Amino acid sequence: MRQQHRTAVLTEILLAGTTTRADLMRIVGLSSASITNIVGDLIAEGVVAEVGSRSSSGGRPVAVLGPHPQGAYALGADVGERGVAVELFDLSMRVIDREEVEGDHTEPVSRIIDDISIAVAALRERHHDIWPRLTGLGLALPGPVEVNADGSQTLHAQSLGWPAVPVGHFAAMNLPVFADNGAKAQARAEMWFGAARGAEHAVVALFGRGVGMGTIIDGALHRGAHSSAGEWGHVSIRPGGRECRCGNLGCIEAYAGADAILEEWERRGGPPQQSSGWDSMVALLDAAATGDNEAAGVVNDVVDVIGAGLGGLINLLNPERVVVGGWVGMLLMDRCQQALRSAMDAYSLTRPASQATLVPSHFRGDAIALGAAILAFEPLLDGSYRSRRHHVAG
Amino acid sequence: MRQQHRTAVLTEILLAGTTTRADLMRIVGLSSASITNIVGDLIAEGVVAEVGSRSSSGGRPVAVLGPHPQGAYALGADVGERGVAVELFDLSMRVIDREEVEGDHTEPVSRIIDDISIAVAALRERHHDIWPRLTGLGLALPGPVEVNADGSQTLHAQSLGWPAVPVGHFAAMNLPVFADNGAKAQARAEMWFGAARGAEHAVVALFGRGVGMGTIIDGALHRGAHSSAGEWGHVSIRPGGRECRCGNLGCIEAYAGADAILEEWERRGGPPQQSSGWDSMVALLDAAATGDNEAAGVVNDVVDVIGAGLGGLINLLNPERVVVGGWVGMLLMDRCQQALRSAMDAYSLTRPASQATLVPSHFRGDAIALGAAILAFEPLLDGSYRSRRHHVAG
DNA sequence: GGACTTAACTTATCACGTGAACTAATGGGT
DNA sequence: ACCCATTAGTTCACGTGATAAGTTAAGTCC
Repeated sequence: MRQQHRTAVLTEILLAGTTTRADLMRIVGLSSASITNIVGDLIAEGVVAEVGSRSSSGGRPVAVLGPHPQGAYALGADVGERGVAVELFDLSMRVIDREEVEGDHTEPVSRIIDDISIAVAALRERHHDIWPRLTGLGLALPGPVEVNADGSQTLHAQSLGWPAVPVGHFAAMNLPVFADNGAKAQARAEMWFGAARGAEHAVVALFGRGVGMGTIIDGALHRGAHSSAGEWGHVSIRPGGRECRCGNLGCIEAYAGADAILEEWERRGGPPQQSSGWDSMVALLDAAATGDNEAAGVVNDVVDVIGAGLGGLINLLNPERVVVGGWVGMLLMDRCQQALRSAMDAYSLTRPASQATLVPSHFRGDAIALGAAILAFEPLLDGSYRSRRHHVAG
Repeated sequence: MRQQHRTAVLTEILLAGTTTRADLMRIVGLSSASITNIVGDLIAEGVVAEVGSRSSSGGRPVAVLGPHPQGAYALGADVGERGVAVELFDLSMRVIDREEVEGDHTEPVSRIIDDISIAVAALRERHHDIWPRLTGLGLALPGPVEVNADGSQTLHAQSLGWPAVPVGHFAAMNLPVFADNGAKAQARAEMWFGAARGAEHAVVALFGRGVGMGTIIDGALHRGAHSSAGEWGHVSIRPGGRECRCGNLGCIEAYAGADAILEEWERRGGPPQQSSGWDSMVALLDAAATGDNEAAGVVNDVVDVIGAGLGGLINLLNPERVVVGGWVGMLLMDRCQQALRSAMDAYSLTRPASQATLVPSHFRGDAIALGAAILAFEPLLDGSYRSRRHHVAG
């Protein structure tokens, strides 16, 4: 019972960055006495600290509370199709250090697992002093992560041609491992510290090489029965249309994925792809903006598909916010936000459309590793990490 | 705090129909002592009763608990496009009486409000003895019911050409009024007593003249930011396709709504529509089954559209169950369940598809009035009805 | 510097869930 | 027929934890 309130208080402190006891009282809905007790516990545990004070128009100054940055650490790993990036975060969610291993998704999974181990080992070498305070390793994986009946997790990245991999195999250095889909990881980051902050109902749509989504429903990330909800990229938007790497026809990803967009441009007479997808995409958008009819046609089609997809989500889910991210998504929001908004509105009912705001991701690059780290911090919230430590110690 | 447990216990008793204290202990997760206390309270309130006993292999017999049918009553109103049906339910969810008023959705809203009042008045006339134990009137309305900032509700049935109507205007006879969309009402009925029972994640898709949906997420009906989530009928499935009564092109309803299906058959050379849509639809399915190429083509197209729609929902939501209802839906599940299943699988990823079962609605007719009545019973669960009564009495 | 304000802590109390002991109700063995 | 084993359900003393009210802390303002 106390657990619930502890979780609520600590969540609010981490979420807000800085708070006061009075604010917690108001937001969590407990009496000042209880807040005092719970905050006292959290300070004793070392995860919360008084980080300053503000005068209060004639009275005792307010003690400002915040997470104690050195109270706990977590690793967040962005396991992408192009390599592994592992970042070390402190409890204030700042990146302390970072280790990258270039790779390729055509490699066997065992190689990727090795890459993670190498990166984690390098970080441990440099930060052995804080290692005992690590809550775990969060993994953002490039495919649906299912929860099995026994509570274990399995990665099913079929579209990459990988076999089903038990997440336990990623376990590195005896750290507790927590895994989730990359899109859900970024959605979690947006929900805690990004553009979806404070929204009870939001959609986080990500456009990169692949197309993914995270849905926030009643303030929590939606998982579905076997936690593979959110495979939006493979929802059919043009039945019988282009073939997708998932094998079906007409998926959103087959129209709004980076490769699909650039291939379509080439097919319509655009230049051959440049060294990086980013450069090509910028070239496409520049060409469209400067009156190139072919380029404009490609971009319009993409905007139309994305508008139809997002419009459908608005009708289905009635979100108050739609966050668009991923590197392609960010470029589109930079250059064509108005067109996207119009397309989205055209494909949805007036009222739910008017209730949703369309915003870009809050993070310049992506926030996948951050989202993975948040996942690894979550055991801290309900005290299960602390009690496990006690158990081990006793 | 007690409220939560009271709610859990009473919900389980109503849901199960009959239970025992031992079962409640197991399911709700409280000690036998607490179950005794809470059940004692509920019996004292008159909403729960010991309805029998079972011998227990050499020991004191188990007392079987169930809802006390006469403990409370509620009205459920199905406000459809063709009239109003108000049903009176007791706490065991049996229909005690029923009153219908034929109508037409081209009538002004005020007329419909009058029809509800007339039906409710007729029922009160016949059941004045139980009137004081009515928890309220649940309204299932033919359009999205939004919750306003002040907690009041407004009906926005734009597609019927109705203006926005405050739900308060439907208030009849000084009864507390609770409103929801018709599709959500039926979804609620399926969730409590129908085909979605026990499912934590389910989709209830309804096909009649219109196409609607209710989504069950984490065991609760999903509402969205302004509670107009679930407008699945107006999700675009064929961008740029047929015009829908909502004004957009290519909506699911424009392909899978009863009128759309029958018009398409006529367009392709089918016979002119018969007296009732039901008869025409049966004729269409019969013709398709007996080798009529035009009819089979129409049916195949409908199955394809519905499969694409449901497949998308499976990818997005990862439900464990998909319930298909509504009169058209029931006919299709009778005649073409296999085809529907195949279409759905074709339009979704293998894993989430294999995790979802496809089942018809549990109710022969529709269960909209039942769902509306459940809505009106809900204040009983958290004790807010009881405390209101006390307040009024004191 | 005393009156006043506001924050945060302490204390007495109360609500509620729990385990353990106890009562209730029945079947079966002798 | 009687009593004990068995299972169901209740009562009770206790512990946890939230709370309101009262207290102490740390300032501002006149």
